[in-house]
Amino acid sequence: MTIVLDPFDSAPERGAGAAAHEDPFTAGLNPQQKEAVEYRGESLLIVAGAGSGKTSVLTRRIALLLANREAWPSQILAITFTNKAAAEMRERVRALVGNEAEGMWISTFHSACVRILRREAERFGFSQSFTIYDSADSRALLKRIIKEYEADQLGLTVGAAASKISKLKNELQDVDTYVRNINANDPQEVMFAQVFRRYTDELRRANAFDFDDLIGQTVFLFRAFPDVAALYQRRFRFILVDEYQDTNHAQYALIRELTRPVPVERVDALEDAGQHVERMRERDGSIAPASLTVVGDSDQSIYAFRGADIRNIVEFERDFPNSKVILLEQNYRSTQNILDAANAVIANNFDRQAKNLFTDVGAGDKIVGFTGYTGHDEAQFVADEVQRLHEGGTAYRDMAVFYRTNSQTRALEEIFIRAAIPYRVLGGTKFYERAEIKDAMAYLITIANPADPMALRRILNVPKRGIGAVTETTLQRYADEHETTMRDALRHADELGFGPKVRTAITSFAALLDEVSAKAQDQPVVDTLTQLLDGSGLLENLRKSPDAQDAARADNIDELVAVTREFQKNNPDGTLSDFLTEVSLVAAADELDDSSGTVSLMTLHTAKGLEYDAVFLTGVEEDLLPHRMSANEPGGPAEERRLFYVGITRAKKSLFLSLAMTRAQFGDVNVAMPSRFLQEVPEGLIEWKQSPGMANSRGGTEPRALNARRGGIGGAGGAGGSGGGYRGGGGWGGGSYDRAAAAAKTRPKTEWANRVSGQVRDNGDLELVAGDRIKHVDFGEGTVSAVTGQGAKRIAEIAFDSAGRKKLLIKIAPIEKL
DNA sequence: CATCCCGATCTTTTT
DNA sequence: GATCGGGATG
Repeated sequence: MTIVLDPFDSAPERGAGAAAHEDPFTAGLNPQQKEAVEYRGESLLIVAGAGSGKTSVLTRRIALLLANREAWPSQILAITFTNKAAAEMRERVRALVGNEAEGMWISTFHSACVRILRREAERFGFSQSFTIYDSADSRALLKRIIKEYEADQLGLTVGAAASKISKLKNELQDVDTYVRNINANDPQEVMFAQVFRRYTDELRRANAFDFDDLIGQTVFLFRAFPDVAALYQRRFRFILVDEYQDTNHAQYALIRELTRPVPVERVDALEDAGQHVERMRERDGSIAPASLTVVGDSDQSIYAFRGADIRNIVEFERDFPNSKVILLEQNYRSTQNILDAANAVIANNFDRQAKNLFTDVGAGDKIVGFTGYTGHDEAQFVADEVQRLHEGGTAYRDMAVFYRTNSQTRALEEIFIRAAIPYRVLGGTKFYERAEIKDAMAYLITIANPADPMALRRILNVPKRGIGAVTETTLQRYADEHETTMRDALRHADELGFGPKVRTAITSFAALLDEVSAKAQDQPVVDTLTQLLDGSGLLENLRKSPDAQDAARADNIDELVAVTREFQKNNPDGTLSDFLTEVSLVAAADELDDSSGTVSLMTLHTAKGLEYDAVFLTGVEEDLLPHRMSANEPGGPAEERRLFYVGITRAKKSLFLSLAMTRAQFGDVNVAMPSRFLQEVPEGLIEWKQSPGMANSRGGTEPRALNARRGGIGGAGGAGGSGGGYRGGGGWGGGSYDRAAAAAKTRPKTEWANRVSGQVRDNGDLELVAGDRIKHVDFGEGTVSAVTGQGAKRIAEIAFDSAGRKKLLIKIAPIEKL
């Protein structure tokens, strides 16, 4: 991650030897892809349908620029959506052109902006060791402010304030402009403005940026300091942006700033400052704008909630005149059946540019549909199919399970553990969100950025050293009165009239921080962390705690130590700030480890850009996909459909669509209806292993129609569940919906034949051998056919009398020996 | 100052 | 069903 700024003194010669290098970079490409690699001009939009080989096009385009000496590596800025995608792209370019790839900026928007801000922060009142506040930090800060102002009295919640501020920042609205335009008669608006201003001030005082600031403040920097902007405008000659459909206004503005020409007088100033510009000048003495390439697909725009503006891609041609548009429609990922389903679904979004994905690999298998009775039942189906595919030769790592909300992982995890299927959940509750890890990180942040009170407050009394709320307030007051930091206030503990116990505690805490701070710059991050852990007793306290959970927490901290050690190995010159930046900016998809042999579980959002042989799209229900919350939002349903589309198009060979009739949410069980999106998949493409109608009929309740909608039109349906002809049914009236919901709540669950519960039991050291008869809570009786594995991981393969063959983790499966 | 227990409030998606 | 805040107790 070393940043090499401008290692090259002059611009390379252009256009030399294009012919000699052409072949390896366009070999095997279709005509459109080839054109996308070779086109040269001010701006290029590549509309790349799902699976159309855009990553390949992008990497070859970069490689060709380098190989032809059209650009030095340092002149290339490529923006990807995740750090992992960035690493992958770098690797692929390296494979094509070797060490030439060194020195390119390939990173996410956020990482690129942090790099720029760390270099330039001092120009506008921040220090280069600034902290990055994640959403949780922002909310914690807002909470304090709202409490202090009693803003909740006016109905302002932390969540509302956080999202409003985020929205404003994504629109590049600064506080002053915002305040000028508010309605002074609306007390709520005035209060919000006050909170917004205070939040901004607090961030500045803490020498911190929040996520949105990283982009917004970089734009601000470029606009306020044209000489700084000129530096980067001159430097980056080729800018490439992936997933352009998910850029927000601030990101768009950033690209705009970077692709402005440098006027003559700025070029002169750059020259005076020792920058080499001579060969870059145009006839009139200016420097031409950088060449811009963006890649995107408006059908895959799924981040509107985060400010992504689909217009950025739709209006690209208007924004960047003289631009060229190239359409990539041939799909190299999925079978035609999967593509037909995807095309049919997305066609329901009006107001889009028509696009039709096609392939020449053939129809492939049908999509498999399944309706479970419960979320656990659905999970069991997924587990069974995973096991079946695995036995058929598909590696676990080539399978993925998608869902709309993170809470859906629970049922899946319970069943996967029981079935002894190796899996990994991406995103969700992340390692760095664990309390003990945040504590340890807060120690590091306090060292890196002494001005940050959030981090300091967090560790003030962790581990317990007798510094409570009262002491904290006193310290805070001292800091405010003396216009200094809380960290500095610690050093004046003896002036504040604390008791001897508290005073000693503060003094030795302050001494530890100061002592480690003094050497932190000249030692690896591991050492800094270890000194803090040892000095504070944080780790030791957890170790000697009788609570079993604390032992696990201590292990997590050990893992953090290992992470810092690994960081130092990969970045020998990495500073503490570099480490903290890296940690702040990890994305869910970055956690993917291709070498691990596990099934991947993730949200549909995280799935963007990935592909798997087999994909399970779960929870395809009304109010979940499309999500209930999206209904009121403008463009919400269309975006949910794109999400479904993204999910479908991740599948290479097998696609499974599943849903449940009831789903546990907020503690109790609710009736779930099949998603409207299911109707949009052409009938002939899905083969239902258990259709919504069948699932219903077995339970002996009323016919249940796929196109049923709450309060929808349509009379009573005719089709029973017998033949699986779910499509025959009409909709449920509003009345029958309520009746069914009530029925589902009162009816004993045992009526449902195939019900699978999430029940777990501790069987201790239950011994099983082949031939034993057992009884399972959900699957009934069966015979053990084999036992494999060791200790707590012993797995029994059981042939059930009616539920088929399954593998179960003996220790926790709800079974008993007969 | 710490700890424990109860009730309220949630959950969409994320850099 | 989990987390968080408030209030009472040690």
